[in-house]
Amino acid sequence: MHKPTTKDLAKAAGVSLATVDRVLNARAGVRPATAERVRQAIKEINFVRDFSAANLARKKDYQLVFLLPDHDDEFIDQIQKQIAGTSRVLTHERTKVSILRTSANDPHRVAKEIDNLSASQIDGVAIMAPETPQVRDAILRLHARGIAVVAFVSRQPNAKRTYYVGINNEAAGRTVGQLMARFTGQRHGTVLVLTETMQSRDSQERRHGFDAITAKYADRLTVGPSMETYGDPQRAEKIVKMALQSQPPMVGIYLMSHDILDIMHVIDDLGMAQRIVVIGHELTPFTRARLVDGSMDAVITQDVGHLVRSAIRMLRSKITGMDPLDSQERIRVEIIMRENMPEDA
Amino acid sequence: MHKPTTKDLAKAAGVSLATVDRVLNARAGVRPATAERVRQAIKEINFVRDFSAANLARKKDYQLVFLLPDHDDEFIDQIQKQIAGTSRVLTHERTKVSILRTSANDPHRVAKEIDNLSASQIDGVAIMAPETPQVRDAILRLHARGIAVVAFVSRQPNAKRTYYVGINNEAAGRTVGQLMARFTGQRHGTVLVLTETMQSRDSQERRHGFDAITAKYADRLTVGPSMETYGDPQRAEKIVKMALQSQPPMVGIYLMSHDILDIMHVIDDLGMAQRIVVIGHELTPFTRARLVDGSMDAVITQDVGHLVRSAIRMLRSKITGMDPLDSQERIRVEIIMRENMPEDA
DNA sequence: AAAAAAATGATGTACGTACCTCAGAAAATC
DNA sequence: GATTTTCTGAGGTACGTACATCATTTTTTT
Repeated sequence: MHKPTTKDLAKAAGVSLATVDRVLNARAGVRPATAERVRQAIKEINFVRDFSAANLARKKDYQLVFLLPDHDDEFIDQIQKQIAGTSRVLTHERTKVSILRTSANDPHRVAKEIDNLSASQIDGVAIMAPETPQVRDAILRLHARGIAVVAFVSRQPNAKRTYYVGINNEAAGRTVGQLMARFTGQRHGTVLVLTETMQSRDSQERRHGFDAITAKYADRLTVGPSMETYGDPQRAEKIVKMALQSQPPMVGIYLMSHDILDIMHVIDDLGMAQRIVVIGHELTPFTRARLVDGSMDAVITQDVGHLVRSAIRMLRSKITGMDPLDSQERIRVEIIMRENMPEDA
Repeated sequence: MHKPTTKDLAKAAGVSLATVDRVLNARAGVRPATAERVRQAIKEINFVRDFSAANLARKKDYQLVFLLPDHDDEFIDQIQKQIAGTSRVLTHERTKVSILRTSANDPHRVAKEIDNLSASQIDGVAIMAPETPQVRDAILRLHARGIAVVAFVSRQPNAKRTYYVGINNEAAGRTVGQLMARFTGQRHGTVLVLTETMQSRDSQERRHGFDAITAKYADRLTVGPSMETYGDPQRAEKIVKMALQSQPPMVGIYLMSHDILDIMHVIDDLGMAQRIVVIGHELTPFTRARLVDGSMDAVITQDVGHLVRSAIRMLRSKITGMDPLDSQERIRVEIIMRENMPEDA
């Protein structure tokens, strides 16, 4: 009636504990037929390895690494804080997490950094980096070395078998599109889409989703092309100022990447008076303040804490070979307005 | 450099392992001064008990119970499914969860059921029941017996020291209010608020939040009193039909409790043609279908999986005395539209 | 059939903690 | 100061698994 142990398993399979151990830990020296018998017995008695006991015996700590861009913004900041906050709990689970920053825009450096990782005693890596051939190959090398990898926040669709922890960006774009259409009421006008760069796949996916919805409202909403700031505040300012004078008048702005929020001050002067609907991404201290004062109307976000924990869980389950509770790992596209803003920092 | 163990702790405190054990497990027979020295050492060397090892040694399973109303609806159904789904993972964590259904509307029966629990070998209970004096007292009796308790989905603000796992219902109401105002564009008209009963604190809180926002739009939105269905479909139908003929015309409906969704068919006939904005609570197969076909515009929900896991984590941490990672336990007020609907069932 | 090789069993130690018993030390009581 | 009581220490076993060693059995090769 109790939970079956290795002993029960040995008895059920008609072998010794040593053999059970050999099969469970994929050690050499066991005939295929015998191994099969054990595997059969595992199913029959519904044996599940006690991982806490296993880890205890192994006296091993899992070494995980988050590879983050060295570009500093509030979102990355939140991720770092969450990782730090989570590590307290992880002590109980024999997991150590460290953070590595690297230049986001230099694929070769990122790839090199990843290669360095495989040299050290690392068990798993969460990589947040734009998708490039260099990065993709480096990830595949990690796989080859048996190091667990997940793509973090940025998808890596071309690196096969690399699980993605993050939101569905197309759905996020669709959601913004729908909110934009709804929040502008029945008004007619143009919508400005602003992003740091359209190079990234994330931006493209968001834009794609956004267009799919706004197209249905083409009779009253004119959506312009994605304007790129390239991280240049002056350029950004110029774009916004020009757009504010468009005809028909501007009714909405979609800030598609989280790292361009600093242009908000340009909008402030005119925007609030004109009731321009402003929607952006990621809930940060900055966007929180904007939601509260009404200069932004909604924020589409992903729960950073959940993001971090999910990445860690996925890595751990890849390492231990245990399959995760996938319903817990789905990252939701969250809509945050002033009214449903979570309380904490 | 490694994680300190009880042995290290003993050395640091200048006592034996046995004494350390006595202090850690609150066993009798240790002088206050000595105990204090140990506690001091715990802080100094930053000792944290290895709970997996501890649980292993204890060879104990935590017995948890969810007390749910026996009223059958999709929301309760989802909760049950999540509990079942979670239990697989819990096996690894020495936790067993069972479900107990009880009449929701009979406070005495609920209280009696709770009292029965304290008799059996139960370590923690998550209670979903309307707040009544009987239930409150029964909860306090659980506390007295050292059984961990959390209020689940329904708050129990008068049962002291009872942690609440669920959303902030006032914030939920505010969110609906804001969405209602936004989604109705600049249109003028009445808004119908429909609920099963206003008896429950949840309904009152939601209504309160809803009014706080819609009051700002009083120039164009006329919000009627909360209409109660008392679970009677015919009564519900009559209410809705009457409301649909109101002057000024109806522009929105707020379905305030999740258990009244069956009246949607009444709205269907007229609602969609009149572009009535319909907002309700809880994402279920039913509301999913409504969001997809457009007969509902938004759903305010709480992640049921998260709800269940959070309740379990809170109970476990109360039992073991370990404090939880509270940022993980905050239940968000989620806005779901067709565009950001999570994929799974 | 004998020898070599491969597979399996038996047994022990370890991980970090819980829990038990018994002996000895320290404190409180008389 | 002697006695009782209360603390403390020393040591062991257990939990479920990992990992190592060595003896023994079974299979394969010659």
